[in-house]
Parts: sequence; structure tokens; C-alpha cells
Amino acid sequence: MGAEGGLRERKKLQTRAALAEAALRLALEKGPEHVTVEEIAEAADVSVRTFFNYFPHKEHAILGRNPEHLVRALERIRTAPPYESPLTTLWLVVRDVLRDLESDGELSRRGELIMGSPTLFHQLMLTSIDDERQLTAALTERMGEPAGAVRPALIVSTAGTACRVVMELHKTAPDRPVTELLDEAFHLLAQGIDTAFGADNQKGTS
Amino acid sequence: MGAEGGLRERKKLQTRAALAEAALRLALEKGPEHVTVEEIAEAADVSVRTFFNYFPHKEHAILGRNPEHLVRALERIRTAPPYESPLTTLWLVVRDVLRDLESDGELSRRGELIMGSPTLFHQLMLTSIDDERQLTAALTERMGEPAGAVRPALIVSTAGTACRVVMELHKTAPDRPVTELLDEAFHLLAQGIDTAFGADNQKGTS
DNA sequence: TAATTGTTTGCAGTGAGTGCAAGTTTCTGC
DNA sequence: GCAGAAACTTGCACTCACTGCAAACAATTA
Repeated sequence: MGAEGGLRERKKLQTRAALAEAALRLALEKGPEHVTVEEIAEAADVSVRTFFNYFPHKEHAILGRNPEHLVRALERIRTAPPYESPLTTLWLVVRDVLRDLESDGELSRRGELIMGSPTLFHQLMLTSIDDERQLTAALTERMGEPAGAVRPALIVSTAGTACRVVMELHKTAPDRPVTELLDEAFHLLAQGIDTAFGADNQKGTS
Repeated sequence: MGAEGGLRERKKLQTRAALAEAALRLALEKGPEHVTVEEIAEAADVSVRTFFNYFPHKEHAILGRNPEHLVRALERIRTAPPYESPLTTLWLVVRDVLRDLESDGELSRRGELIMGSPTLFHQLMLTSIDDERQLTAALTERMGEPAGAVRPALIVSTAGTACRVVMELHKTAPDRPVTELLDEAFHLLAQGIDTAFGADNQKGTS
């Protein structure tokens, strides 16, 4: 990931990382509710005012989202091969992000924290909405649908929802691996989530 | 609804209603962002401190949700007829709430306001999450699934998502009626939202 | 090295939200 | 009807999130 650019560029990245890291560490230590911006700023050795130059809220810093992911996702959607169905594209995008987070060790550290804190989970949803707007726009265009079409919007939103559901389920039942839960969720979405009461779980799945 | 109880009880309801009403009116007049709790309290003729005895945030007062709706929805899920598929149940629940809001004239007053304001929309989502948890629990039991099952959680969440998407699409393209958008969304969910790029919109629909 | 541009910071201020202790109102038993 | 208990309201002092502004500072460019 582009570490080009001059000193200035690198310093900004460094500061941002330091703030995010401090925010996460403190949140894990004391619980997200009991961390103040002042502490985070102090730990990262910058002023409180500078904190707000980097993040709009405390929660945003703790979430520490990587903007790179959205960029890559949008690119992936725009350049999806013609034979690939939209939901499959999103599936691949999600798995990509997941793999990235796991390799960082971020998933275990942040995942638990976020799902355990209402405030953080809420904040995650809020930022997800903005992402989803952009993803929807990209997918709508990729599918050649008109601007107000229901399907692309629904595909993106439900894919996002699936991720959240998976995270939540993983919290309550950590025995099943996340990837497996995710695969099941996307299969259900693809085939239609509905079923008659009492019907078998997976009818006609590979 | 239950005007029993003594003077004290009635006065509390009155104060609560006055605060909610003032909050909504002021939000409509000046935009939700530009209303302060102080103004709301003043308009309802109580102190700021008292406002916070009734509502945890400003947004909560403006949203003024009717807790009755969730109760009815839960009941509806628990007593769903055996031949009714889960998604259908949720569909009916949603239409029920929608009809109720429309008859109150609440949908037009609050709906526009909420969808037009990021803050309010976000707040709505936050409260929706809590609702969805309860709905999921009810549906999981109704379907006879184990606690961590993916499908019921996904059904509830995606149904909620569908509502959101519909509200959002309705905002950007108000020509199509909400009920029509909603029906399309639920149909897509039932049949599987995915489709190959460039395929027809609805394959095999009635 | 000098001018330009971008970043950091302190300061002053608004507004949300909380805990506490003192006042006021409603309720209860007599 | 009245004294005391219980519930509600209020003002006050406080913490914290967050913003705008202008000055100081660091990096870039010519």
C-alpha cells in the first residue's frame, strides 16, 4: 500500500495510525465508553484539536477503518468479469476484506470489541451506510440499471446486513468459523432467504 | 391508551407528549440539527434537566417512536399461522406498521423529516437494531431453529434492510408508491436477490 | 534562502448529558 | 384535613464532545 510521497504524507499516515492504535488499545483496556479523546490524543502525543483533524468522532478512531478497503471494493465492482453475478462479486469483495483484517490480527481485536459495545456497533452501521451508498452507485452502473432500481440497492444492503449478522452470530456462537457462516448467509441470499416454517434448512444446495 | 392512574401518572404522560410534540414541531420548523434541547424544554414549559428525565437524547424525542408497534409485531410472529412462510409474516408486519403510520399522518410528518436528516435516520437505525434482536429471537423460536441459526437472523435483518432501502429509494424517486417498492423488495428477497449481469429483472415471477 | 502550502495547536465557545441536593407536588394513612 | 412519605422538578456545577479561528510551525518548491 502506497507509502510513496514525501515526509508530510508519511507523517500523516503515522499520526493517523498512532491515534487509531491508541484509541483501540485504550478502548480494549478500559471499555470504549470510558475512554476520552483527551487520553487518546495524549497517548498518541498530539493535541486534542489534532485528533479532530483526523477523526470526526471518538468512535471513528476506535473503529479505525481502512479507507483502502472501500476503494478496492469499488474498483472490484467496476471491473468485475462479465460472467460474474452481482452477489458473487460482493461476496468476493467481502471475503477479500475479511482476509485482510484477519491477516492484520485486527479482526479478533476489534471484532469482539465492536460487537460487544452498542455505541461502537452503532457507529459501524452509520459508516457502513455511507459505504453502501457508494457501492450501490457502482453496482447500479455495473448492472446497467437505472438510478432508482431496487435490485442493486437491495443486493448491496443485504450483503452488508449479512456481514453484520455473521459478526453477531459469531459473537454468540464462536464455534462455527466466520467464513462458514458467511458462506451460508450468502447462499441463502442467492437462493432466496425464505422458506416455509419447518422446512429443511438447505434445499438443493451443493 | 390507559389514562388510568392518578394525577401524577397523567401529568407524566402529558409532559412526555408535550416534549415529543415540541421536539417534532421545532425539528420540522428549523431542521433537526438546529434545534437545541433548551428550546424544546422551553417550548414544553419544563427545565432542561427535566427533558433528560424523559428522553436520553434529543433525537429520541424527535423520533417519538410508538412502542406499541414492536409489541404487536412480536405477537404477530409468535401467533403466525403454520402455513405462512417467515418472510411473508415479516412482510405483513411491515405493511401493518406502515398502514398505521399512514393513518396517523405520522408517516408524512416524521417520514420526510427522518429520511432528510442523516442524524435522525441514523438514530432510527440504532433503535431498529434493538428491535431486530427481539424480532430475531421471536422468529427463531417460531421457526423451531436453534439459537444461533443463520436463516431467521438473516430474514429479520434483510427485511429491516429492505424497509430502509425502500425509504431511501422513495426519497430519491418519489414517483413510485412506497407499497409498490416494498412489494418488489420482498419479492426479490423471497426469490433470491441475485441475478447474472444483464439478465432480465424478474425471472419466473408470477 | 524565501515564498508557498499544509499541519498543528491553543483558545474560546456551544451544546449534550450526568450527579447531586434542595425545592415542590402528589399520594397515603390517620 | 393534615403530617409525613414518595415521586417529580429544578438549578447548579461539572465533564466531555466537538467546532471555528488565528497564530505558530514544518515541509515543499523554486
